[in-house]
Amino acid sequence: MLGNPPRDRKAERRAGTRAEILAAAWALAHEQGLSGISLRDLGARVGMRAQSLYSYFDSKFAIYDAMFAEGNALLLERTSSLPSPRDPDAGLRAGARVFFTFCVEDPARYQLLFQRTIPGFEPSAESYAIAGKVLEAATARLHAAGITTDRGRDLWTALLNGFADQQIANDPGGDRWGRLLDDAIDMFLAHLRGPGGQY
Amino acid sequence: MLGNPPRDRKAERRAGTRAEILAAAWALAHEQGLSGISLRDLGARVGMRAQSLYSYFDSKFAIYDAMFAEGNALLLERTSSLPSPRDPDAGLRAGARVFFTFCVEDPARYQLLFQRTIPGFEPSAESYAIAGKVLEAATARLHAAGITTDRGRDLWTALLNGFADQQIANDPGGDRWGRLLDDAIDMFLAHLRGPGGQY
DNA sequence: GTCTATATCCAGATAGAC
DNA sequence: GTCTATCTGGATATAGAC
Repeated sequence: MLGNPPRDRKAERRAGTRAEILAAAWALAHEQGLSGISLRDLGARVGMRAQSLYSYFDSKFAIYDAMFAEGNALLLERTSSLPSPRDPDAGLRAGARVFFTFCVEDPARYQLLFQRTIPGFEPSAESYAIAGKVLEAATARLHAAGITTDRGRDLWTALLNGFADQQIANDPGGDRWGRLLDDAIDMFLAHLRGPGGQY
Repeated sequence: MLGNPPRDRKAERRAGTRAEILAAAWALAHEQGLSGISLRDLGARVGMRAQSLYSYFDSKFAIYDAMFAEGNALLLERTSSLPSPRDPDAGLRAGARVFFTFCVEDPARYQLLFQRTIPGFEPSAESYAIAGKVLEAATARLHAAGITTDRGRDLWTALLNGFADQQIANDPGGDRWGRLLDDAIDMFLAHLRGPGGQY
């Protein structure tokens, strides 16, 4: 087949190594905490000296930034691959459950994406854009369920965030808040559709 | 007046210096972030070399621990000095507002007390006991309002925590979630007292 | 692309003189 | 109780040989 795009083996190998470095960085974050990642250790994981990592990433923050983008891309993929059910409430519930599970299954990732406690680190505009799409998707599910105000969205995010936070902080590995989530969504929906609503 | 307890001037001065060090540590936390505190800088703030701080605290973590205790003690003081109103719902609301304000007014403190992202740091049992009393007081206010189940308490803490978290992360210095708090409490109370309740 | 070597700087903590 | 001096170890990052 003439006309096949030529494969750039060099670029492929480079991308592969970058992915390998990121995977090792996640593993380190799980074991030592997010701020416990050192370039020494990270290099050792992939069989390099710390200095050689600079061939793949410009700085340590660039690695955090790639992790931030990767995490958000995964969340976006999970939420957008959800089926669109007839019942918009069911869609809302499914999205909430996906988000909650995503947060709880990896506290280090949760810290990087949502708590942002690394001094000096700010995600790049490109990475941040992915996070924006995640929020867009959530807003769309809220709209489908008839919740269109800023107040409604802010209440929703506070609720979900609070659940994830408490589960991670006070019952890691457990289900103490997870099993209350559906009930909390009932509460939320009833309130927003109830009388005297300001929504 | 015979029988006055003798003042221990040495101990007083020591306690004063400890307090001064803690105040400087808070100031540094505000400026550089919680994990940005270094003993060098901290010593410089109080006119000492870093090494001299070891006369007052056993380690850097001991300083964090004292800050943790101090923060919780302040929160406990604020919540227990609230008047006990006739209306238990009003008490609940007042407690929530105090908590929310406390969190939002000092993000570094919020991080130390509630997010616990400093690698390796665990509060001592004594410090942790103060935090326990804060939770006890909140539980008592919930009981007074007729909410006695674990589920109710867990839903309450998730809600409050989520509000504080969102306010700090997404609208620092603003009031975007603060002005929704009362409405959220309405939602919470209506749900817990509503029909088909599991509480 | 990876290495050695190095620069630069910082951290927390200890010993011992005064 | 504070100091000087020092220990030990860590960090991120750069230069240049191969």
